[in-house]
Amino acid sequence: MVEKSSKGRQKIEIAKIPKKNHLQVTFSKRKSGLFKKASELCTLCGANIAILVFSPGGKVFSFGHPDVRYIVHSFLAYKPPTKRSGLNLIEAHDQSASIHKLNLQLAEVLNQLEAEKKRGEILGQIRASQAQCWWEAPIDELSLFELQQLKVSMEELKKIVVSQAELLLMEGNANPSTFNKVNGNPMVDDFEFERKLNEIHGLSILPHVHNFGHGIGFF
Amino acid sequence: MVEKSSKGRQKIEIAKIPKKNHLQVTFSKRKSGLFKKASELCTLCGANIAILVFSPGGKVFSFGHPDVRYIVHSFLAYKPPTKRSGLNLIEAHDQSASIHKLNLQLAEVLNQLEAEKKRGEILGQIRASQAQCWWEAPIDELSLFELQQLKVSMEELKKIVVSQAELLLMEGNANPSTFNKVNGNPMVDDFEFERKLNEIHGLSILPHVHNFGHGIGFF
DNA sequence: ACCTATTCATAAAG
DNA sequence: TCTTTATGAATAGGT
Repeated sequence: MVEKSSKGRQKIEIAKIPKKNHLQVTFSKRKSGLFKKASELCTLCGANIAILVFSPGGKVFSFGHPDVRYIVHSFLAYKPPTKRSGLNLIEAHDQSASIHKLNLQLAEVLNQLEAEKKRGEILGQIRASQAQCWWEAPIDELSLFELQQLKVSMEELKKIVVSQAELLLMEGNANPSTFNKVNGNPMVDDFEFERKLNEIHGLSILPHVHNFGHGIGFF
Repeated sequence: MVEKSSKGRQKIEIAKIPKKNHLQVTFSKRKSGLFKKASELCTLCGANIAILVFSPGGKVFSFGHPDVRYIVHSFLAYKPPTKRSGLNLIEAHDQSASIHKLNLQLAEVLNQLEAEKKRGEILGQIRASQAQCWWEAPIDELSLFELQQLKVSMEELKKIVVSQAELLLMEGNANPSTFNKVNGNPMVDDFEFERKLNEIHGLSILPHVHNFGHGIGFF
């Protein structure tokens, strides 16, 4: 009696795959499958789809039909088909007003943060003196620490946003440059492009990125 | 003899479905399948995925883990580590120091957030996320869980602000022809700006977008 | 929405 | 990574 050459597909639990090499294989296979499904959906139904994937290793993959950037920008620009008041349309072209709104919102959030800090201090006083390393701190102190970090960050960001907005308002935006031009390197992997390359070269070009633990390079 | 109750699944060609009602059914089914596949990939491999779908009828659907906006903004903020010419480097440099610091902080916070989430699961989810308007909640009732929620919300807001700062920079520097016209359709950047502000200010994300979220419900 | 026959996707092994 | 194989999963067509 001959042994089966394979056990075939086995049922798996949908939970994080522990073995790293196994995970890598599964990720690759399923990513391909996902993109294929998306591609079929586009063709069958005339839908427009973009898929953005950040791999656990921090690489970025994308699928887009007809084009990733087009879909993403359409998504960002998407307006629900409800009527819009004239006021909002007017405000859309007034960046100072927009920045002002942002400031108000930011102030509101920061006020809440202040309140939280006071409360967090009360919670933290229970064992505050023990904390030396924030990553080992108990959860309440950790949250407080991070809130403080976030407050600082957001204050810095506020300055950046405001100053940049002011600069833009003063200078206008009539200064075209090649800032976004990619020097032969795609901004991200595109499924079709990658697939074509695979057919031709049996290679896939992967973008080199910094790994921040979560693996996402922000700028 | 009894007739078969069904012909079962039939092979179909991957080409545009002519019958409109049939197309609608297929679109719905396959969209669900696609989102499920994406969800599984996220869970199995720890990937972060966003899917944006424009239906043939013009509706927008989205999937995102941990959150659509997070993925999209990360994608927009992502820059390939290609060397750019001196001009572009100089233009970007005045922001790079503070942005870099913020990136490091954000990465740390994200890592800690993951750890906390796991820890929180172990400790048990005391309450379900009922928070819809966290900033209006009385401070007295805020517990550790809400503190975490607030932190998450702050983090998300910060990310939006970061992306917005980046967009402002890009709007000032980018060649307009790169993004302002796609497939002959003009795209107005002011709309994006306004929409982002709506996200922050109104704190209701894509009010009319059908969202298949898989992550934390912000705000 | 549910059902079922069938195709498709993919886990495991080489 | 690519291929094979056996099986689990998705889904086309019908109700």
